[in-house]
Amino acid sequence: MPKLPPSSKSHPQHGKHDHRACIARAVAKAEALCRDRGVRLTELRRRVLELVWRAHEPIGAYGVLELLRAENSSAAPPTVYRALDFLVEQGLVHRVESRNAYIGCIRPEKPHVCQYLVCRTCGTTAELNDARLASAITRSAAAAGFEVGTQAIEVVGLCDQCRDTAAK
Amino acid sequence: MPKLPPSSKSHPQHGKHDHRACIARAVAKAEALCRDRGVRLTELRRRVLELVWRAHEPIGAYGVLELLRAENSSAAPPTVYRALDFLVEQGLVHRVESRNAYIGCIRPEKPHVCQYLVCRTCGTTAELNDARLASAITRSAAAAGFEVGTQAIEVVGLCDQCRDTAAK
DNA sequence: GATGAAATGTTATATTATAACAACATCCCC
DNA sequence: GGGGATGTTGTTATAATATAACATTTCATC
Repeated sequence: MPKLPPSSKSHPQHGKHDHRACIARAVAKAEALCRDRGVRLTELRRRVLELVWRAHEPIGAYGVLELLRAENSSAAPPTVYRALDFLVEQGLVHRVESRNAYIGCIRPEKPHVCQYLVCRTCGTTAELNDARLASAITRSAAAAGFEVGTQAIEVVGLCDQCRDTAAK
Repeated sequence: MPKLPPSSKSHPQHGKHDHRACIARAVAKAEALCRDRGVRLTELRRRVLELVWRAHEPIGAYGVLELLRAENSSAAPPTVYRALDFLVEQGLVHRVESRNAYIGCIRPEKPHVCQYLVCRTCGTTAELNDARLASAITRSAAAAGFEVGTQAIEVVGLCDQCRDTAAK
């Protein structure tokens, strides 16, 4: 498993955008969703969600822990893992298995399959929204007797930039 | 991440089949491929490949290590990881990221995308071969500037049997 | 047989994740 | 508001997964 290099560029696929607004929107959505569902978006959970969004590319549990500690709290690993587990359960965050990391979900309102392309060299993560891909997955899964909930698939490959570099 | 329970049923998707022949075939293919490619399928690597196939469902590196040690050798983790890395590089084995485990590839001859459905409850892994899914992935990836090599995607869900159990 | 490259052995340690239990908070019922 | 059930967080310890670093051996080739 390749190491995630220290994140130099953030959120490469989306170019410039108002990142603060982006985080705020995600948190607002989360608050509304949790209220509707009768689950508690506690202070800690909200903070962890913000930190994941702030990274804006896959961030590991221990990365979140570091950020938390920088802020103030004397959090320990279970604290972070529990918060992340909650966020994943609620579909607010996806776990990127191939990087042992987490990323905010841009569309947490209902169960769906998120699609990520992860560069095996630089860790850049692009989110796809290919309806045909989604339906192919659902169809295939159903045919095999599987039920897919809010889940993420990851395709590891080589991004544009790393391919160019490698080609030199 | 759910724990992989001790494997009670093996290879649930294929029912009965001649497992020994199945392993032998995989090893024979691997030998031919490695010869063609001018890479060395050493005794250790061949043995690890066999062990992965013998498990016939995702097996962790430390699981392989245990089997190796049971056989004879005083192998250490790096030994196993290196062998697995080699096998993954050659496309003979896929890493199932969501389980930190490895499974033999049934079609190592050329680069492709393997598709796995992994049950989040019991760890059962079904291999798909949906051409439409494969082409949707390739197309989507290309549109995003990604190049996909021999890679595996995983869709985590709930298998038939576990859904029935949960429904009770 | 000497040599360089590749593979493996060996020891130590890094990274990721969870178990187990204590303490505290919140909610609901009365 | 007390009191108990439930859920959340704190805390300590440890399990599970993975790799770094360097020594040694093996192998193909000359």
